[in-house]
Amino acid sequence: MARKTGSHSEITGPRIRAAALGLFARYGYAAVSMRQIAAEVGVQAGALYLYTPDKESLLFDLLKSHMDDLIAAWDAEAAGKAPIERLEAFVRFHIRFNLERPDAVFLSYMELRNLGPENFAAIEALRRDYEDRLETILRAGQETGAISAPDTKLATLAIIAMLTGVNTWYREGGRLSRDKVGDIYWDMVRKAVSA
Amino acid sequence: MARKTGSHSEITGPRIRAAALGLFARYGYAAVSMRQIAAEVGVQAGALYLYTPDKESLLFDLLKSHMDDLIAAWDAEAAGKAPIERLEAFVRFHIRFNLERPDAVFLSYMELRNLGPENFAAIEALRRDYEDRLETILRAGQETGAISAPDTKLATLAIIAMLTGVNTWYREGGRLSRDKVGDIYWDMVRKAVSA
DNA sequence: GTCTATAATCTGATAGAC
DNA sequence: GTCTATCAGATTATAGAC
Repeated sequence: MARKTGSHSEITGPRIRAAALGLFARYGYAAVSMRQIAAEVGVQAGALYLYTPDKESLLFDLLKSHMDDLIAAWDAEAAGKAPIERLEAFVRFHIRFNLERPDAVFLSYMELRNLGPENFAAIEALRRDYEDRLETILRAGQETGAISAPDTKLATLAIIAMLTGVNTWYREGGRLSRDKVGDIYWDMVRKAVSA
Repeated sequence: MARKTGSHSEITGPRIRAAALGLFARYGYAAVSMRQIAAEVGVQAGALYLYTPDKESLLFDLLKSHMDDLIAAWDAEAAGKAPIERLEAFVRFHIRFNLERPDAVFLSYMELRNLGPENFAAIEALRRDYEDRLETILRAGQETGAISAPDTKLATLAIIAMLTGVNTWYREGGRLSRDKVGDIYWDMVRKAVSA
């Protein structure tokens, strides 16, 4: 039977991160107290410090994991694709991946300012890594003549901003399925950088 | 000569709003204390409550003013334009207007969750009003055949997300002038919804 | 209109019992 | 590994002097 106290290190750690992710996304990092996180997990505040040295490290772990997952998932997806197919794959991947983890995406855009300089730089570097993957696709397409963009760096940022924007309005069970949203955005992106 | 105390209601109010805008944008609404705002203005914390009933109202005033300014400025700009010119005008206007007030734009996207339900609904209604102005342009263009979008509502949201994204990377004195950024984004938007 | 002082509460983090 | 108790300081907002 369930014990009130005991050893749960393998499940408490993930539960703390899950609770922090949800609370930070809903109320904002600064507005959420360690006591609130502890209450959601069902432990006392002091117990959190067995799993994280401080509150900022908890935020950093969430943001770092998200960026690592994002890049690894895209690299796995791109590996099987011919270069010519990669732009469409990127559009559909980015929308799908982000819609599956709205809290983490929200945090990654909103709470960077709560990181210290080194942690901030680490996340920014990962974000640039991801952006570079899209820019590489656009440059390659421009060399074959399939793509025409007046500025590949700006096109990269414009496309990512446009795709990430889906998270601000998409609601499950709404007018459009995720696949249909992918179709519509792919149509707009394809035309935006067409030759 | 300057007095240490006295009557300054006409200048203290705007200075409080300006200080709050800058601090909220830099550190986040929840992370900024009324004492910090008061210190920046040069008054004591208690004096702030002569100008705002509470902290949330201060945030709401900033967001409401921004949305009112945005809509009024666009309506004034659109008034002199033929329908066929309005999409390009909108693209250039949105980029220019947002780059002129990055703090207010940042707040409008990041701190909505700190508003109570009624205040939140009021800002959301204004945001929809603004979006509707772009969607009206797209619909009109589609009727004349100048524009082709698979879904005008999604095209509206995609364009606004793409344009607002400029604020996240644009730096004064960088590689590109504001006008040049407007040129490049207009090229992409024009093609994205081209027939 | 601004000040000082204060109420009542919350904060992140630590120490030590079990 | 989790608990309780605690430190030292912060928080929003108000009361009343000037």
